[in-house]
Amino acid sequence: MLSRKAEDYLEAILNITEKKGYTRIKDIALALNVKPSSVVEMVKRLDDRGFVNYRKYDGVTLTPKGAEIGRAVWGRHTTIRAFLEIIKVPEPTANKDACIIEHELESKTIEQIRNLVDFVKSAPDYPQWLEHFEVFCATGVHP
Amino acid sequence: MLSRKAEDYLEAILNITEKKGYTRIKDIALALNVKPSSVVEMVKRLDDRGFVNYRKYDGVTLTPKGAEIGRAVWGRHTTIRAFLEIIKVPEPTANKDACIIEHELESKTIEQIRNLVDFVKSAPDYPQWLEHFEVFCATGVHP
DNA sequence: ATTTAAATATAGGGTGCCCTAACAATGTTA
DNA sequence: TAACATTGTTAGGGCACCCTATATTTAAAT
Repeated sequence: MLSRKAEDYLEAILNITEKKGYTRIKDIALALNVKPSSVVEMVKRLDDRGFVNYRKYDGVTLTPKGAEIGRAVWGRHTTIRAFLEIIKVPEPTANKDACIIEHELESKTIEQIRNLVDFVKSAPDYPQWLEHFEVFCATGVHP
Repeated sequence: MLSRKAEDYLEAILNITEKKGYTRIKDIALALNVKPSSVVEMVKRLDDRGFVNYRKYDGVTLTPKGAEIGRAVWGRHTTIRAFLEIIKVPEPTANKDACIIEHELESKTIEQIRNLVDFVKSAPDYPQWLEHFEVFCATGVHP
C-alpha cells in the first residue's frame, strides 16, 4: 500500500513527464513544494519498490506500475475537480481540495461522484439545474 | 494548526463523552484503533496545547477550545455522510470515507456540499430526483 | 485488608517524511 | 579548459505518530 505522499510523487512525475518529456528532481521538488533532498529520499524508496526508475544525476521515469497509479490518482483528481466545479467551489480552493481528497477514497465513492457529475451534466435541463442550484446557494430556497 | 490525527482524537473524545458522560484512555484507544500508550502520548500533547484537560489516572475532558474543534469536525462528518448517502455510496464505505475527507477540506467546500445536500433534499421533486439518479447509476442514461 | 485483575504510564524503538548544511557532479560560458 | 552556476547527493537531525515491554496505580474480589 502506498502512502498519500507517495501517490503525490507519482502523480507529479506523471504530469511533469507529460508536459515536458522528462522529469528532474528539481521539477518534483518545485511541484510538491519540498526540498530536493526530500525528493531524492522518496524517489529512492519508490525505486526500491518498483514504481520508478532512478539513477543518480539522471532524472526519474515511471515504471508501468508507477504510471498506472499516477494515472489512477490523476483520474480521481479530475473527477473530484468536476464535482467541485458543479457545486460552485471557487478556484483555487477546488484544486487544493481535489488534491487532498483524491487520495484514500474508496473507488466506489469516486465512482458515485463520477455518476453524480455525469447525471447532472447530461440532464435534459442541465443549465437550468445549475441555475437553480446557484439561486439556492444564494437564497436558501428553490426558485 | 492541528493535524488530522489530533482532530480525530478530539472528535472521538467528544463523541465518547456525549455517549457515556466521561472519557477514559481506553475508550479513545478502542475508538481510534490504537494502543493506550499512543493515546497517552497524544493526550499529553493536546493538554499542552490547551485542547484537553488531562490528569494521570483520571480521564480526559475537552476544554472549550477542544470541544469547538471536535464539534466542527463532527459537523463536517455528518455533512459529508449525508452527501455520500445521497449519491448512494453504501455503508460502511460512506462512513469510512467521511472519516477521511472530514479533515482539511476548506470550509467553502463543505459549505457547498451542504448546499448541494439541502438543495437536492428540499427540491419539490426530491424522491423523483433520487429515483432518476439511481436509474442513471444503473443504466447510464436519463429515464 | 490483601491479593488479583484491569487500566494507565513510562521507557525505548521504529517508520515516514521533512529539513539544513556540506559536498559532488554536471553544464555553461568566457 | 578553468571558473562559475546549477543541480543533485549525502549526512545528520527533527517531529508526529505508532508500537512493545515493563512498571505503576486504581478497582474488584476474596
